[in-house]
Amino acid sequence: MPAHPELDPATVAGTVLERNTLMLQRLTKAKALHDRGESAYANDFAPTHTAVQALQWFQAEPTHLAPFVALEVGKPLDPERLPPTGAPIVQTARVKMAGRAMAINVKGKVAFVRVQDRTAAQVPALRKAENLLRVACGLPEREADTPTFQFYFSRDDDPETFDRLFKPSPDAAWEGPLCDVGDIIGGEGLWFRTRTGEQSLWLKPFDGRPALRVLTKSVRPLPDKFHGLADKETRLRQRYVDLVMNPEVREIFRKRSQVLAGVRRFLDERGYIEVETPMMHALLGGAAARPFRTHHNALDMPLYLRIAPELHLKRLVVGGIERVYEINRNFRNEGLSQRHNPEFTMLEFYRAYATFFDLMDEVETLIAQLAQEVCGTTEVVWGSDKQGAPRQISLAAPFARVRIKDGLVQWGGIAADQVGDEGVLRRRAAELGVHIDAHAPLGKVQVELFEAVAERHLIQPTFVWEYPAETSPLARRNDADPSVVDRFELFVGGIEISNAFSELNDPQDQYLRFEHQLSQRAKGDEETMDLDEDYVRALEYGMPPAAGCGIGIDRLVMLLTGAEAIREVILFPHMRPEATTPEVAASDS
RNA sequence: GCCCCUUUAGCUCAGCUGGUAGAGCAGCGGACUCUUAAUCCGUAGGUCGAGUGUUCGAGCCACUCAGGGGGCACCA
Repeated sequence: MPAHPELDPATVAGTVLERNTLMLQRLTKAKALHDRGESAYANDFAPTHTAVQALQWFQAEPTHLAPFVALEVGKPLDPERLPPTGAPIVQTARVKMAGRAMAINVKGKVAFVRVQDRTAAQVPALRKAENLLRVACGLPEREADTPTFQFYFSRDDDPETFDRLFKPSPDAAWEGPLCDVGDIIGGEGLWFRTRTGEQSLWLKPFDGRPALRVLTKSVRPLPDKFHGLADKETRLRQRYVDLVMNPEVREIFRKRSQVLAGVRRFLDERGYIEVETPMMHALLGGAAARPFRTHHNALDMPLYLRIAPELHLKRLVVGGIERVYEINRNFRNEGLSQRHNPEFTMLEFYRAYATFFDLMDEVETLIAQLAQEVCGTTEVVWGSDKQGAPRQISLAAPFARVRIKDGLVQWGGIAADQVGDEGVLRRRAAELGVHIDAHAPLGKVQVELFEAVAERHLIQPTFVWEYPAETSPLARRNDADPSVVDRFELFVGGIEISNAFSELNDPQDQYLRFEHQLSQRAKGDEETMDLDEDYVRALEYGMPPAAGCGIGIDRLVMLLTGAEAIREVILFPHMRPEATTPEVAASDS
């Protein structure tokens, strides 16, 4: 066996890898395992069952609900080893289970180890389900919150392994307790239920194999098992620790995965094709936002990380992909908040021969269906009202539909015949302390005032529509009123989830609107689009009438998981770089 | 970019009006053959985010910087 590799403490001093006393102890234990010829990083153990599978087995048979003693299938009863409890004996099969040791409780010559595996997040629900059964059978309810499964290890069954892993022995260096909380362990044995009723794996040495093995030595101690990981910074910077300590966080990301799968299934079934368009753009377009800039060395040209995929997707509609979608990241160089991350995941889909009204129907169907799939209901709880009471949101279709102008009247205190009077709107904004840029055109004034007065009322899902043309350079004008465009935004819980419109496919109008953007930029607007001549050329070939929609996936996942901050639904949210030493921090400035 | 709060042992947190560092858990040693935040006894563990200043004396006061949180601005 090759020598156990060891880092020179001097090379890691002053870095995050610097060793404290606890880590040095564990590193010594890892070396002790190695010196015994057992790898501290073994990969030759294949578990046969998960915690959830184990609990399902216990639940399946009424005789497994009360304490019982295990006897291996096919083995004769050993009268010498009968349990003193008088508990019934059940024949069970050999099982191998593995996971992370989350608590070790050595009590004399028995040890209990709580193990957490990949199914941890589903374990409490299963325990609760069992409690219903127990009540029906007249048995007492059991604690259901723990996400772990228990290993039971009696010294009598394998004294050598027991002592090595759990018993101190001052004679030899680290022949003592080699197993720590945090280690990845694998155990083999029989399922049984302890005298106190806990579902457990009774560890046994089969065919000369040790009953329990340390598969991966954890040399860095986990947070306090009772208080857990409370520090928000560590939770987000070291998401791996967060996921270990908080299985419910894993559940959020399992649901996120379900949302993405559900969206794809929904669109695929309707004949949409998923595509991937460039993330690096030479021109800025598709949304109004400040970009991240980068540089291509070989071509010596500036590039932007995309702020939206819209213009590329509509080129594909021109090319005949009449139903098309993309789920991917957008990048916007803006502040961080509870609702904003610089990179976020956006679904955009485009459908030829459809209007924005058709997309309202499609979006409400999609969201209601996702809620049903992911939450099992369309009635979700998200955020809280002013009194702090949880807010009920119904995602059942159909959703409410409100015009911008109606909102100004209903919530803004504007008379119905004055919603087009810029002076009135600006005075009202000033009264409310809402800042609106002095150069903003009427349409922008209407939208800004609307958002200031109405958004907080849009708790239940609401499509807001009849947006003014000035703020929507890519949307189709309304046939009856050319001052507005056929566009909606969907608000839920007071935040914007979706933005959609009937697409502008008149190349002349599109060119003029791009030119208008350039004139706005000349006036100092920092969030204008570039004039994309190739996109206008594409429209000149003819884009079928179409409507397109964008949905913020992160925010949708927030709604469906109850998360109130976008960081909770992004595995690695953007943070400042970690300053490990004062020197590093100083050299950055 | 602005304002407020925050940073103490591996983790969670105390620390009074400025007087020289505390607890629980984890660790290490001991007892314990059905525990589940096990219990009991013993023991060890600290550059109080970094720096400067005030002071006889700073975890505590002042200033600067950094990280984190919240809010504002920005984000159609």
